Amino acid sequence: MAETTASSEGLLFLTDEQLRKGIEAMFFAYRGFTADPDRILETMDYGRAHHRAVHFINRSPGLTVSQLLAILGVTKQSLNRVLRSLFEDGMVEARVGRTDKRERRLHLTDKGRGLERSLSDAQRARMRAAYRAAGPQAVQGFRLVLEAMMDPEMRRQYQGLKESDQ
Amino acid sequence: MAETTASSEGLLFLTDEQLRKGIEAMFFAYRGFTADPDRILETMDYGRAHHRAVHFINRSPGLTVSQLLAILGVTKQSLNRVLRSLFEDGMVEARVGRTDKRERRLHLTDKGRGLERSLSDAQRARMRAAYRAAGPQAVQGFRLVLEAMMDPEMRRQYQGLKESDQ
DNA sequence: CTTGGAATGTCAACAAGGCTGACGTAAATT
DNA sequence: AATTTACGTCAGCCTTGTTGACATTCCAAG
Repeated sequence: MAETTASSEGLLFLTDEQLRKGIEAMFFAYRGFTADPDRILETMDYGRAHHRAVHFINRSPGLTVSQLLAILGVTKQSLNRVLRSLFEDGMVEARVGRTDKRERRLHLTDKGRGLERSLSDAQRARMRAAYRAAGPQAVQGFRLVLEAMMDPEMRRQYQGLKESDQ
Repeated sequence: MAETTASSEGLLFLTDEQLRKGIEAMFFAYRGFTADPDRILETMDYGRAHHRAVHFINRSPGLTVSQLLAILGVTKQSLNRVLRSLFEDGMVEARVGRTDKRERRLHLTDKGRGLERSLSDAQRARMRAAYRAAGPQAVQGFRLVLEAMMDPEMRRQYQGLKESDQ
């Protein structure tokens, strides 16, 4: 199972056609990936940007605005618009940093956790179905390829999250 | 290697934490996935929407506007804005359908093929590096999970392309 | 203690790229 | 002849991204 003749079949997975299929798979799969939460979001007045913010605040409670900025890779003006509406709706609250009072530590409220849960339930359901259909071996490969595809900075963010929250 | 005790470890890859990591991997990887072509596109006056159009026209030369519409999943008004600029810049040309003269069959010009190549070279380079780093076994898993994640309609599009062009 | 810089918010203006709705035209179909 | 299909287009709206400029608060270093 692990033994493929490296000489004959070894590089066939690197043909342009194989790569192209991978590119298209990413494109179509990402559409599915966002479809379920998108449907929920549009019933409220929210978009994907809100989802991302809520996701990462839930993931790392107490993170600062600039940390979130770095994760999301957008400008502060853009993020601020999103955060403002989340504050107004009572989804997120900002607590002044204890040591550094300039910082605003972001936390979900109960209501915000409710939103996060409904969004991530929907997204996880699809992910779970896909994982189950593909099997554990495939899932490992999936993660490996995705990690290799990230920019180094993003990979650090990704792996940082891995450690911080378990 | 293929033998895991299905009772004890068999479902550990379906925990919420594992699913969450998969979700974040998709998010961060997609950023990397689009980063290289995005850099090229912004030097011209193009965006991702142009890239997608050019990609699929190259992939299936002679496809009609409505076929492209179905693949991209956007409105005709939105696609038209993009196509118009590609026509004006001489990247894409539309040929009236032979059997059905209402159809406009889309083709890349030489110039358009040049653009497509530069974009897909950049994107494939990253994909190739990721594939190589992860190995053929992982690539197979990657593709399996992504396919399972697609909406059924999208999967049909994806697999339709698979056959049409080899 | 002052000063520079970091963390944050905010206002204004703009662009890409989605969307809906409405309307027009030519060609195919019934 | 009437209807449907494929496509284009005008107008207007929204989200989410961008730049630039400016204010505040506070930490840290000289």
